[in-house]
Amino acid sequence: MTDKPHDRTDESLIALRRILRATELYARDLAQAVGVTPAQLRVIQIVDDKTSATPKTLANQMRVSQATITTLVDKLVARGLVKRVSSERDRRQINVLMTDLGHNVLEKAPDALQQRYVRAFAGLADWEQAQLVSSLERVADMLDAQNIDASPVLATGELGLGKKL
Amino acid sequence: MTDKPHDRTDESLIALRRILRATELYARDLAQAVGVTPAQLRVIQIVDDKTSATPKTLANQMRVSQATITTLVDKLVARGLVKRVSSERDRRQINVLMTDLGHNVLEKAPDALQQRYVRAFAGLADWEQAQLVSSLERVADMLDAQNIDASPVLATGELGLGKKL
DNA sequence: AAAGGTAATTTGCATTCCGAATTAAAAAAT
DNA sequence: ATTTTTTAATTCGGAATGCAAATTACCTTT
Repeated sequence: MTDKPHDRTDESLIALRRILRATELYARDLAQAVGVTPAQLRVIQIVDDKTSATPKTLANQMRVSQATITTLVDKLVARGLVKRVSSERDRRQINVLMTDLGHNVLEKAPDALQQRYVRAFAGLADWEQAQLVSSLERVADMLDAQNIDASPVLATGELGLGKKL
Repeated sequence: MTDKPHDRTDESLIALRRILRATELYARDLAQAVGVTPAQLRVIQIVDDKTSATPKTLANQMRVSQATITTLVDKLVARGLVKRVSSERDRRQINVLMTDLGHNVLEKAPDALQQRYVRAFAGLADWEQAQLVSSLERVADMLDAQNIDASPVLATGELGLGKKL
């Protein structure tokens, strides 16, 4: 630590990786608490957030293939957490909806990140919060910048196009 | 969006998730470029970083079981990227080392996060860098805080204890 | 020397993921 | 109107990740 200057770039990367790892671990714990796998949890979080989603949409948001979504939804259906309803307008489409059971399960286990993070964040002074947000957004912009094509959907939602460059 | 204040907590969470997602995608692309899977890439990154690592250490760092490490190392050995050398001091232990081929492969594809991030970071003003580091570290601390047991090793290394709470 | 602990592996199994082929339905083209 | 093309979802086969439990080999304690 004294021989190597350990510059700011390194420090920021280390912090970033700490964030990534912590988040990953939380996601795992949470999924386990809910009784589903992390991938399955992502599915029901998205479905719940949008009240309904097609496999196509889910595949885009999660950046996995439709085939993968099919198997994930299969499992969730088997567990009674979601149900499939075919669309009226376009009978090729299937809408995935939460069941009552699914809702209950999700409500008991709110978003891991939120849960832990929110409390700490709320305890910060106003100017600290502002600084944090601006820094995080700057980092996010920096990372996004170079792969516009791969930034279609995130967190809270909003479906992108998945355009190839 | 107007009815809900969309407070700073939300904004920071969204930015965080953007960071997480971007990173995940980079890791995937990078691994593919190197010709290994993401999990395999993590292994050789750690091994390369420390010049040698036991399966036990790897399991702790990656937070997976030793059994999983065994299969990952098997694949990497099969591809000629790493080799196993049993320890002299304790013959139960095995040291995983990079091969020359492994080094070459890794050198051609430096860390994804670095690659993209470093350039942008370097372009920031000094005070911006400082602020960013401090903000990131604060976030990391906030996330780590509540699960001390699960923050043994991160990014650049340093092995923790994995103590159960 | 016996008992207990530790490091790595093997075995068997579930999950996630994909590409390619398939089925069904809608849209476009002729 | 009918053929062709595209799109949505699924099925199939296969690879990778991951674990728990059992196993083997080797320390460490007693």
